[in-house]
Amino acid sequence: MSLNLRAEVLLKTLIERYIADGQPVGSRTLARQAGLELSPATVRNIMADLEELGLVSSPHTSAGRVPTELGYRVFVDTLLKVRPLDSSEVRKLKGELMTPQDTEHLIGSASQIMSKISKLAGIVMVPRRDEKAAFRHIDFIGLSGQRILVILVTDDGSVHNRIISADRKYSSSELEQAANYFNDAYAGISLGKVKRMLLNEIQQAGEDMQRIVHLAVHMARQAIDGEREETEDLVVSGESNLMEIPDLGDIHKLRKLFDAFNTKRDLLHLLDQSMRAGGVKIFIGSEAGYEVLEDCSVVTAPYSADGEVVGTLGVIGPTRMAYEHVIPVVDITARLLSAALSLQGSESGHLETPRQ
Amino acid sequence: MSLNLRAEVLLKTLIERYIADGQPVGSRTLARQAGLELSPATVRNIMADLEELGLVSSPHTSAGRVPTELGYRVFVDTLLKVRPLDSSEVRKLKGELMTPQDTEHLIGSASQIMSKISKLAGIVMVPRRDEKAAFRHIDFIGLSGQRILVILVTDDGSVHNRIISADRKYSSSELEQAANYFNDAYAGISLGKVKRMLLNEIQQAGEDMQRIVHLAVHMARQAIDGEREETEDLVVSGESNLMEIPDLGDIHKLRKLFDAFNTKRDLLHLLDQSMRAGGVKIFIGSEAGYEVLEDCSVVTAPYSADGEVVGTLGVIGPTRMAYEHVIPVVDITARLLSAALSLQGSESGHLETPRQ
DNA sequence: CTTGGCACTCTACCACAGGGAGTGCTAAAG
DNA sequence: CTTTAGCACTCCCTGTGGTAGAGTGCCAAG
Repeated sequence: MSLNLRAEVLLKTLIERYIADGQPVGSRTLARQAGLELSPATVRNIMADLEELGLVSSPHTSAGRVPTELGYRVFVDTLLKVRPLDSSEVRKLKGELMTPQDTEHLIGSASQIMSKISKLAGIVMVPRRDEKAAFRHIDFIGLSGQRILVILVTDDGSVHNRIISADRKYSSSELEQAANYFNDAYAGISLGKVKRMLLNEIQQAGEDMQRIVHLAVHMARQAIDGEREETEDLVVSGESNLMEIPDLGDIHKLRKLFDAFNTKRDLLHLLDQSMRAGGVKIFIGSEAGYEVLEDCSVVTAPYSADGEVVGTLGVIGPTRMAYEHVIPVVDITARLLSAALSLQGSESGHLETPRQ
Repeated sequence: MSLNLRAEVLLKTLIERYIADGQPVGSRTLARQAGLELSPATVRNIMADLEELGLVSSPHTSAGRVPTELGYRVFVDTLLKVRPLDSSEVRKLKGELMTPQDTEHLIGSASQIMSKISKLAGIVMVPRRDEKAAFRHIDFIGLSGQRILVILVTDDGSVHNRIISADRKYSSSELEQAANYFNDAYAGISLGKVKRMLLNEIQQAGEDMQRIVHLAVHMARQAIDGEREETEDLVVSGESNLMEIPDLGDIHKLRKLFDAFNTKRDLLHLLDQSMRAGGVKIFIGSEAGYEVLEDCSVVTAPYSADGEVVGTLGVIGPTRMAYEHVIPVVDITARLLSAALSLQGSESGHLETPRQ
């Protein structure tokens, strides 16, 4: 697919124009707008070529042209110049994300600020550091019956709690001993390693290990195993912004989209994909492979903590979105969030200086 | 406002009919439907009376009549017979709410199950038992710098955590001692009381109390004080159901409603109002006093834990909702949630047998 | 007080025409 | 060979008028 310069310029201005006001663009307008000294007729010829290439299409015979998904694709890949963010917006972002707060609030803020600036929906996957985060502290607290509340604290200051059922009722001193054993034995070791160590310990020692150790090991295992699911989560904000967008007018489709926000599964899967690739990634319309995202684009970027990618965030909006604005917002938010998360870890003095 | 029997029957069937299919109902239909042996002409006369009383109105000269808010009001207050729930639905409710789970999941389930059964939006206020719940356990965990993670466990098994800043860095043994002191001194006392005791302790002892105690008291105070805000929360589910409802067709109004779901403030305030009154309460349209709830009705009921009202839950839908179905759903959900919450407490053996 | 009859009103639907926007094609000009 | 002007054509959008249907209000008779 080789386009000469002229065709590129025209495609670019067509898409910019269409993004700006959502109307099919005609040859007359385009000829005036593009800055090239061309007559509408010439433009029409070129448009016919672009249409043949599948980059634009016309809704009906006598409307102008609108970009196709493919058109958007080459636009964002080769034509688009992202404009740097307003300094006022950068300030807003920094103000929101650089104030110290715990991880949970941090990702909430990131999601909100993206949606506020882009006037679209912001999504942030909660960090997946299960395996990486170091074990810090565990607590067993007896509840009613045989239920035991397990509180697990990892080194990044996040707290996970989970109720498990024991085989019998334990006294609080038993529980305390168990916790002490565990805290002494495993402090500072990554959860992944702890998990493997626990498995070993269970297999090797069998039934004859010391009572308390036995208890501790089993309860901790349940708690750590349970973590995975809870971590698979997603924070969405500004969904309602999407209701104002005429492109997504069909209320039924919109409803399906909102359901997807609640179900989260598909979106998580999508975000997962873009975790591997570094930098901003863009899914346009059906490219994402999910029917609900028809007419939608998703701009994502991975973010990291301590140099390790732990999640992705992004913005969801109509295919006809202001990419040149949304892209830097997502990009910078990812960087700032990475910095904020790394800060949390590094300050505690057991890690190298933060990157980025 | 005295209506004779005939007028009542007509109003009732009119509203039922209107709720069923959303069309203004005319005199002909009404005369046939009502079961009274009346001609359309007579019905028209009566409708004129009802219109004068402000119970019904017609959208235009030659449409049938629709109920006004006032009409709905007398309908739910005096005309409506709630029909008992389907046993299959009761089973579903019980299945969802009677499986043991922690408070957070419980209220999530309650909200979801209400929205699923009513096909509307379910809302549940998180329980406000700050002051009532008994203190169970506290933990101080040092994070980076001078930040300390405080984990607070109350007797109902809920865990609250909060990061506070200390005046200097403390060693983990100092923190442990502080926690031990606190756990020993305050176990089993209600948070409200603990808070008052802490205030006292700070005032009386001044600077000369023991270092560790001083530390513990100050940190705990910050943590407990912070609780209030976090507790002011609301779980909404099934919002997207409302998008399918033609009555709320105006996408702008719908958007405002969704924003209200996210802001939560107004809704919380509304739920707060109905906390006092026992039993199911219904707000119709503008009665609630919030513009966003125009064309909406809210059916609420308070729920309790251990015989004490701790929150409210309910369903939000269009004014034209199937009240006779929604009301029992809300009612029963409130009862079941109360039972489930009380169960949690009572099992732990330090409370009397549960009511209800 | 109830009822049938009747004129009236208003909406929703359809068909239709005219204006506007934009295209594709063709033929002439560069 | 590319660009341009001209022109016929297509399609949407809007406004208009006409009609059928539903339902009302009123009146006079039962």
